[in-house]
Amino acid sequence: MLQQTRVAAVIEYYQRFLKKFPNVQKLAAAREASVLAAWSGLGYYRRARMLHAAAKQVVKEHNSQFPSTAEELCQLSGVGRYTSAAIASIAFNQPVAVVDGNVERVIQRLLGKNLADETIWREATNLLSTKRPGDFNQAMMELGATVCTPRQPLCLLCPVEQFCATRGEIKSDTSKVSQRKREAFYTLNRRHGNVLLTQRPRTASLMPGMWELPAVTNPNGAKVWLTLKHSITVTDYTVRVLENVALQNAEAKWISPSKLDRIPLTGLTRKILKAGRFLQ
DNA sequence: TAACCGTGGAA
DNA sequence: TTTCCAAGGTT
Repeated sequence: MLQQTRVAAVIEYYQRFLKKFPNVQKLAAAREASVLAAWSGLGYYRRARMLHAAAKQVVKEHNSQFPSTAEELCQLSGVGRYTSAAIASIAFNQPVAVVDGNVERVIQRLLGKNLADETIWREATNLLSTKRPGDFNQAMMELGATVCTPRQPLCLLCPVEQFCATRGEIKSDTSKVSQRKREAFYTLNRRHGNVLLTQRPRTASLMPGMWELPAVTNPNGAKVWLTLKHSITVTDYTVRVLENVALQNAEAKWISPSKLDRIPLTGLTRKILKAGRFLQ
């Protein structure tokens, strides 16, 4: 959950997820739709599918016991260089260093700029406390998150300021992809307290198989019930929600509000249904 | 290798 | 208001 996602955004999901899937066997035995529903709104849904697959791997290939070395953990789906080292060091006290966005920035500034990835990992490994690798790794990340911040780092508070080559020089920003702006229309159709939803194609690259309100291509004349802003990847949407627009050849299903929390909704759909009091 | 994948909050 | 970017991994 923490991959490219802030701790603050994760905590609530994490607690709810563990309540629903309290151990690796329960997660492995769950339906994918159920896992995605618990992930709904968190984004990067491939992580949920990968985690589900990894749970099955642990159950089948490791007798439901988590492997304890970074090398073995790295074989699990969705677990890469960072995540395997984080689990191995924090959960199993293995002497392996992590490099996340924070650590990368800290080391770049400490040693100077333009270090290759391999160099950063090597330096992180050199610095690592082999006695308390988990605490060291978390301290490095926390230093980057709270002191050695991307903009206006707090060098006066930095415990390693005297060793720093750059004293918080701004990290050279890479290519910036400007956000595109678009307008999108959806319709909120109610009948007997139910709401009409459609499923995104399973072959879609973006949020495959997730459920959302039916899109409206030709909104002329329809009354706008709600307008809101929503950003998805590189596009800033102005979303206008209409009411009871007749659908044309769209596969849609009437969903009862009581079932909504078991359906993988997109974050935007979740937002709209909350505004309409279909969801808490 | 670089593009792609969601969302929300801070600056 | 806009911009930036998070406890990255996969293809």
